[in-house]
Amino acid sequence: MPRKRRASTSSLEEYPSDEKYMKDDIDSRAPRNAANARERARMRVLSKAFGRLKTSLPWVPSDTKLSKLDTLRLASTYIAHLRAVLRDDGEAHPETTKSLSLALSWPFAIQNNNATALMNNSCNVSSSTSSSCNQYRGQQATHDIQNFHHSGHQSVSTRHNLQGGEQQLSYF
DNA sequence: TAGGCCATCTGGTCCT
DNA sequence: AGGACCAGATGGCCTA
Repeated sequence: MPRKRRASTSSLEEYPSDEKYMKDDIDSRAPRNAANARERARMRVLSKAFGRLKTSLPWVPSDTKLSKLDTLRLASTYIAHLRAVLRDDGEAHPETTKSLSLALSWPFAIQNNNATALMNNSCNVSSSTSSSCNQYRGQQATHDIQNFHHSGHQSVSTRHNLQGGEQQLSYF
């Protein structure tokens, strides 16, 4: 839903209400209004791009509310994770190292009600990709986002109400 | 009610 | 010259 926007204080309110001046004002503002429209369209494209980026992130259900900053941070962390996976792919014992890498480098920690565990189910060990598994689980979850600001750094976490109880994923 | 997030407006600068 | 891009300012909406 488009937000209401204040009338520009620098133009409309300062001009006399006479029709001629109004017309002149409208005419003189036409280029500025056109520029505003282009800017709105540009920002809409940007917002859509953020939306698409969010949907490409595993562990982030499509209905999750993420700020643009959070989206960028999660995407950056996810890219780092993928790089680590690719790096480990070429090493001597790919099966064991990959599993270890997934468990250790994955940016999101799953937190049960009382304890924290990294990738504490079959996803991190037996599934071919953590992403597909994560997305599947994400679709089944209801969630909300919490931002925590403390000690000069930030973490973002998403709570999931899964069938077996509430879990939480977060990045730092 | 304060703070975070966002959409919008605006003027300046860069690019084609 | 006109459009794209950018950053600052502003105000509305939402949540803790």
